[in-house]
Amino acid sequence: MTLAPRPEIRRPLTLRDVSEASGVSEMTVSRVLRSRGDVSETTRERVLLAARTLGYVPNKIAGALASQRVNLVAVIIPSLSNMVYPEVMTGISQVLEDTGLQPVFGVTHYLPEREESVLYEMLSWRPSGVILAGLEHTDAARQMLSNAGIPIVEAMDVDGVAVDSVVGISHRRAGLKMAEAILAAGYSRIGFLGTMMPYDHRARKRLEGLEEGLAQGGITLADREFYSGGSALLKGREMTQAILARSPDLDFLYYSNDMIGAGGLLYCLEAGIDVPGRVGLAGFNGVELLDGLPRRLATMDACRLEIGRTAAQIIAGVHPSGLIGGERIELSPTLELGDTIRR
Amino acid sequence: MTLAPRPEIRRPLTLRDVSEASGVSEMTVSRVLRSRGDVSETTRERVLLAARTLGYVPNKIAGALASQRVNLVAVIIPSLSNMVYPEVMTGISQVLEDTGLQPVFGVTHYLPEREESVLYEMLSWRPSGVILAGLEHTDAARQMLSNAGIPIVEAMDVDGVAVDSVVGISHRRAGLKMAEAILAAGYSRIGFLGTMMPYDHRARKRLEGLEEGLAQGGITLADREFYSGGSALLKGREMTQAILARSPDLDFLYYSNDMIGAGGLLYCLEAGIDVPGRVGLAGFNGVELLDGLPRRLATMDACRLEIGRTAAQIIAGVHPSGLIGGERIELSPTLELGDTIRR
DNA sequence: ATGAAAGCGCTAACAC
DNA sequence: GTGTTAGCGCTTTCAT
Repeated sequence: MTLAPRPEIRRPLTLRDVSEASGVSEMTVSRVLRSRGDVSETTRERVLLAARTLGYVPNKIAGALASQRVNLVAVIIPSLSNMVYPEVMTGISQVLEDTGLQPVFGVTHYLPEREESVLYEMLSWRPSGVILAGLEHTDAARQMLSNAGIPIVEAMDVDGVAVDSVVGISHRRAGLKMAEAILAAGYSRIGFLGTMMPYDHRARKRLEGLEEGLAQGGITLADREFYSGGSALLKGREMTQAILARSPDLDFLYYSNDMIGAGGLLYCLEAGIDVPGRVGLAGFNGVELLDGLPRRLATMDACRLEIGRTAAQIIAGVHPSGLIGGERIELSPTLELGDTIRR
Repeated sequence: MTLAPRPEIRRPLTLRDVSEASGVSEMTVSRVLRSRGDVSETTRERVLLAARTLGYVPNKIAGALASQRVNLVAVIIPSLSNMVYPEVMTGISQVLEDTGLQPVFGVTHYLPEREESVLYEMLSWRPSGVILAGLEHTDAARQMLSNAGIPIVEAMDVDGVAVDSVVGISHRRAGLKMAEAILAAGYSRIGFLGTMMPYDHRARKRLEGLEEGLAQGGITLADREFYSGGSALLKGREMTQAILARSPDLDFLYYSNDMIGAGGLLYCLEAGIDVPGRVGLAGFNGVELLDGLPRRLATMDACRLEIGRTAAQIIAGVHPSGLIGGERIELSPTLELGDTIRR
């Protein structure tokens, strides 16, 4: 460890500094730096030169307070390790890039109270809009959202009541659709494998949809297995081994996400289990990872990128629908049978 | 699509509203809400009640301007899809949580100009510190960093000159160490597989370290293969097939990350190639995913969580070293031979 | 323990 | 095309 001198703490530069250095009024300097209003080319160049040589960085805090405008969009997601949310974030970033708005991300770790506090923290910066995952929030959070006076988009899930706008898929219907595909392929002893997270409402709704769909075929779920923490791929292997040991007559396994599904697939292949003849498999999300697996896991695309893009369009007020609030946009996930469901 | 009425846009509440509702001066209300200074229990409760019933959310913009203090830490990372950075972010969040500081994340997509603009944007919010990845920046970015007058931590890599503090591993040394392990295991025809990204300096340094280490054993790299975009797992398969077709005599493949390494491993296993007898494999990062693979890929832990935690400690001024700036902390990645290097 | 006044650095609105 | 004035909603400082 070296003891290099810490950079000297100078007073940060202000508009006034640029104004004095360039001999132009603060107001005109401000106009140049925001490219707003008419400024002669001469003054403009003088100002920019001064700003650049001084190394001036505008103070958005003061600017935001004065203009009552903040170019920030609060984006609140459950987790970063899920692979699902980074893609939603990418969609949001893509659209906002062209609008002068900037996303700011907060993570809740699937905890409602944490969502509430992150939301509070973010609202206190007076963002131009909020995008958050799901429709389930604490009462206080819901109240903050309704009172915020800015566009709110609840993303990912449409099964429930929205505060303002909502963009997503119906996870219930996704589960139902999967049940139909499973039954159509002739499977009848179905097991479900998922996360233990009580607040993963979307996984829960998929399970409910699945059971509803199976019930329509006169079938009930034969077994289920849950996990928490650790490497999802490894957990997928372990859970699959466990559930098959416990219920050897299962002929289909529905996983709450592709990662554990991939683990299950690898396990079955190694154990010499005939997939999809003896056992069928399906996951959920349509993650890119599946492309590299020995066999294509059946899955359902969660429309992550599209959801992110649409949410951002609504916040930015550039959604093709032209509507400005209270939108409900339901996307349709496509079922990909892959190589793990009998045809 | 329904046409629900958008929530009415009211003037956001201010301290004055709480003051009037509670009959307490703005100043005292402010003190209560920040729990600063002495306030009688009676007034305190009256204020809190009023604030809660109104649903008041403080305006941090005004607060920050007045107090000249912002509890934000700018965190600038290259990518979200890399799996590496989310873990660094987690480490940062863990530590900052206890300090009243809040991370704000920006993504550069490995583009220096984008890093510069994200940095500019973030500095204009006057954060309390900056954490960014790597030591390579544009001149303008470097100047902004030195002029910012706040603690700066460059994370991930220590091979170079830092602006202020630096926390990370030596990727050059990591490559070197891997070369030694490869040679010690008796491999001699080595191939490198990596990303095409010109700005992935850490992968580049690992490659340089590898070549240096091989040179010490009198060996030069036999072949190399690069990719960009797409599913890393799939690319790993494809590249492995391609490089082995082109250079069938290769007996070791060093991958610039675990994801493509995992793809390579899956390919070799399916192709019936004896690993690690006929061909040895190694990746880099020590990602959790490897735990679920059929065989344990050799890798090197990049100390991601620890790097994040340490960086945050420096920014928060709570690092055990007690130093306040200009720190240089080099962590030592551990080599895990797994099952893909001969012993 | 509480309040009054000043001002943080910028921009809206208006003059010139 | 450019300058002046008056705040934005808080917190600092100083009185009481």
